[in-house]
Amino acid sequence: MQEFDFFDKLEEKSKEKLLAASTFLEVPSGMKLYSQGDICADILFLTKGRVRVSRQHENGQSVLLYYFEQGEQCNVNFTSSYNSAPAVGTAIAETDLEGFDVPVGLIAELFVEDKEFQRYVFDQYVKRLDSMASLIEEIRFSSLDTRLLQWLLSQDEKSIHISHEEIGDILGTSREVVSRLLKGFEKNGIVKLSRRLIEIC
Amino acid sequence: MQEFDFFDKLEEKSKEKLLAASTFLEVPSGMKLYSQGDICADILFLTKGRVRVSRQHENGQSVLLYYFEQGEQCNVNFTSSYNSAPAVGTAIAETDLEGFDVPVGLIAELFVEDKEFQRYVFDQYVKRLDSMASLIEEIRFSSLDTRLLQWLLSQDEKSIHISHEEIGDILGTSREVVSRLLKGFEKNGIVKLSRRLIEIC
DNA sequence: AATTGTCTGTAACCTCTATCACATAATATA
DNA sequence: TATATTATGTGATAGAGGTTACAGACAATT
Repeated sequence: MQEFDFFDKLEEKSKEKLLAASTFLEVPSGMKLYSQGDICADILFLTKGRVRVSRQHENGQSVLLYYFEQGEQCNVNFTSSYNSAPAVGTAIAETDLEGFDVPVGLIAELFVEDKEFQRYVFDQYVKRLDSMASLIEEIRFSSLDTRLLQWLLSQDEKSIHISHEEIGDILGTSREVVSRLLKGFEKNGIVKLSRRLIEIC
Repeated sequence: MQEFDFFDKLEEKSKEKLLAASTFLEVPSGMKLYSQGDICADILFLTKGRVRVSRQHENGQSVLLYYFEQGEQCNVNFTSSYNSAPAVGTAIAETDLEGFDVPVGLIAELFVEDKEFQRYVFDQYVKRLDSMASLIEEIRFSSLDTRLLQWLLSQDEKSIHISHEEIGDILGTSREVVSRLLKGFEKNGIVKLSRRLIEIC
C-alpha cells in the first residue's frame, strides 16, 4: 500500500491495520470487478492499470461514467461498501490490474478514525463531481462525432486496440453509428482503421 | 445553525466558532448565488428554500445538475471555496431562501479539525454522485418527453409556476420543444396549461 | 480447406428534436 | 386606452443519429 500518497500520512496504527488486512491482487483485463446494483464487500486500491466504470440502462445499453487509474480507489466501490448501498455503476478492468483489496470493515474503521484517510476519500469525490459535471454537459450539448473524437484523443495513444462495439458502449450509442463516424474520420485523414485497431494520424 | 443535523454532533469549540462566524442571510427568489467559473469566498448553509445548480454551455444553453434544499450545503460551492477552484456550475435561488453564510477560512479549519463535519460534507458528495450518475443515464437514454414528465412529477406540486423557457434551461433544450411536448401532454389530459402555470391532473 | 465466430461497411429508413419563422395571447407600462 | 413586453402555439424544414438488414472481411478452430 506504500504506493499511495496518503499512506505515509496515516497514523501509525492505521498503517499497521491496513497492511495487515489488505491482500495483493492481480486481475486480468476484461474482468468485471462488480456490477451495478451489487453491494460491495471490499474496496480495491489500484496500483496498476485502468478501470472503466459505466452506467447500465434497462435496455442493455451503457455509458461511461469515468475511468480510475493507479493511485486511486473507486467512488462507486467506496460508496457501495461503506454505506452498504447498491453500486451505481459497473466496473470492468480495461487493462491487466494490480492492487490491494481491503475488506469494508477496516475501511469503515479507518474512515472514522483517520483524518488523512477521510481527506483522501474526499478528494476522490471532488474529482468525480467535476468530471461528471463535464460529462453531463458533453452528453447534452456535444454531437457524437465530437464526443468520439474527444474520446479517441483522451486515450493518449496513437494506436487504440478496441472494437467499434466497445466504443459504442462507452459513448452510449450503437456499433453502426460508431462505424459510420469512424469511417468519416478516415475519409478526412484523421484516423486509419483496421480490425480492432484505430490509428490516429 | 442549530437546524442542521450535524451541528449537535460537532465538538464544542467547533460550534462556537461556527456560530460566531456565520451570518444569517435572506435571498430573494431568482437571485444568482454564484456563476460557473467563480471562485467562491464563502459557503451557504441553506435552512429554507431550494437552489438550482446548473451547468452552462458555451452556446448559452444550460442543463440542471441538481437541486439542493434545506439542511444541505452545495457541493459545487464547497469544492470551489475549499479548493479555490472555479465553480463547475451556476447556482440560482428557485425560491426565497434563508440560510447561513460562512466564510471559507472557517470551513477549511473546521473540515480539518472536526470529524463530524467531514462526515457531513462527505455525505453530501455521496448523494450528488448518485444523483448525477442517474442524470447521465437519463440524458443519454431517455427521450425528452420522458424527462419532461419526470421533471414535472419530481416537483411534488400540483401547480408549477414556471415558463416554458425556464424548463428548457433545466432540461437543456429549447422553449419551442418544451411548448410542443407540454401541448401533447395537455391533449392526453396529463396537464392543464396556462401562462406561467402547469397544473398536473 | 472448411466452418464458425467475430468484426466492420453500408444502404435505407424513420424518429426525434433543433431551428426558423410567424401568429396570437396575456400582462405590464406609458 | 395604446403600446410594449413577455409568454405561448404551431407549421415547415433539416439533420443527427437510431434501427434494420444484410454483405463481406478477417481470425480462430476443426
